[in-house]
Amino acid sequence: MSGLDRYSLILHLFSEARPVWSVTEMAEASGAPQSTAYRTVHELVRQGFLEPAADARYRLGAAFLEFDRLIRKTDPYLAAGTLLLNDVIAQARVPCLALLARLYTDRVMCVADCANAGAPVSSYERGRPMPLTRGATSKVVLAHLPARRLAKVLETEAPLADDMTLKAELRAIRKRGFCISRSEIDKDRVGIGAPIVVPEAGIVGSLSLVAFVKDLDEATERRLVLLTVSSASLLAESLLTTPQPTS
Amino acid sequence: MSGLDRYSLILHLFSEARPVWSVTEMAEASGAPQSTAYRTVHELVRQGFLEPAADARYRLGAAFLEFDRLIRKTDPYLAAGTLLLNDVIAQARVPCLALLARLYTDRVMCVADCANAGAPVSSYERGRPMPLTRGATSKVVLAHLPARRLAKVLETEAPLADDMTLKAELRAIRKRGFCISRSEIDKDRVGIGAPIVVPEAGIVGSLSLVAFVKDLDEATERRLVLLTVSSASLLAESLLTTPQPTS
DNA sequence: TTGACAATTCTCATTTTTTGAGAAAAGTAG
DNA sequence: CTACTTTTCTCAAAAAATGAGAATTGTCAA
Repeated sequence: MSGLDRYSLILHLFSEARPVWSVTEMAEASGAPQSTAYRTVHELVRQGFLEPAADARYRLGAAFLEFDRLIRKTDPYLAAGTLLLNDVIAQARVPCLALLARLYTDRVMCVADCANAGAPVSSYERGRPMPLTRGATSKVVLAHLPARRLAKVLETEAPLADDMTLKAELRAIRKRGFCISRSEIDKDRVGIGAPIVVPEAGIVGSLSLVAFVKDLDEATERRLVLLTVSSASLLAESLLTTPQPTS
Repeated sequence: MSGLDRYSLILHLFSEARPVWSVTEMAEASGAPQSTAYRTVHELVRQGFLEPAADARYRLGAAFLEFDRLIRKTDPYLAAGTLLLNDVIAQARVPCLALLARLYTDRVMCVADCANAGAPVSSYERGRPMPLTRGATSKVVLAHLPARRLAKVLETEAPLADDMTLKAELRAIRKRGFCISRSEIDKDRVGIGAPIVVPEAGIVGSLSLVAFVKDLDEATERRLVLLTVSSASLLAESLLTTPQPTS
């Protein structure tokens, strides 16, 4: 094992199911001897990536809160997007969840979320990677990727059942300018996604709404599509005029 | 340079003032040659700690969002505390900001924040380290630290003007069970802090309110102190009864 | 206090990785 | 295609990680 991987391996042991680890457990799980594990953990603690918890165990440390805050504070996409999500759910006038997502190397990641009263409970929230090829949020992102980049992103995915179907679907989405998915991830939910593409800022992302099928008659759906699409392009434009140096 | 420090050094170049860096800039700033810098950045990108941005520059990556989410999801202190903060500001009935903080090794860090309408604008928010020896939030934490741990924490601080004064103050706070600070960090603000101490979970933290001096007559202040103290002990108790294995 | 007992750090010869200058390659814009 | 920038690659020398066990520190209960 070498370089960063050594540390990354340890950090990735921590999960929802198992958020605290003793050094002995980490040593076993990572296949390293105790003394090495102690040394590695010590370094991670010194840098704030791990933190001693009770009973000689460790949990993830404060460094992640700090870096996360830094991202929240410095990313114009996030700053503008977070404000926008509030407006969007206020104007939706049906129970729904608004998500801001973005392509990070090879995954579509949710970077902000906002819900109004009665919104569908969802596991999608800031910091969750989205399924790459399912749901409006992701598809609308894939649809607006240059061919070369798309191919690279899809490499990481398990070979697709029908690559051509997806390609055609993405072409259709690009043409229409938005994507609607029905019960594609969660049953009885509709996802409406619109692209946010700002090459100048190196950003390809999406803004999407998740609502209940039962709340959407045809007129409402049309209204929400319009809301989503116009909000997304509003955000894209505002990023163009934002004084960059930044992400 | 060795081990984690090499990576940590690069990551800590990223700041509010300068959130994107080219490899050449990182090389210069860290004193490493280009080829080394490229290698290091490559590793950080591979693990998601950095992310290519426009113009051959880099920004902080998605890994921080993911680990931050993991912490939010798995830390019972945070989970219970975040809910509680909502109740607290609702019951405050004056414009104010509620903060949940915790001692992380050698810093008091804000881990959750919640504001009601008209609340003081503050730079304190999730992910911000608090000044160690000023303000109710921090003092109330220090006051409830075992002597040995306190000494260790204060080591990192620049030598204090008057160590004895602080010690006496902390003794007084411990006796009273809460701390009020007036215009100690921001002018015309009052901070009210109450300790949250759960040795079984390895947690020493605080719950605090920040309000405007002008909004607080004597009765209101007494009410808010009571609210803060009782909410804090409620949280401490709920953590005792929570099924641990966790932080 | 004192004595278990567990957790953590230290030591050091050996093995493995990192380093860095320059060359080569890949990517981009004109 | 061409010039340019960015990025990766190469390899011998230098530096750091490794790991078994010893030494130390910390904890808790009598």
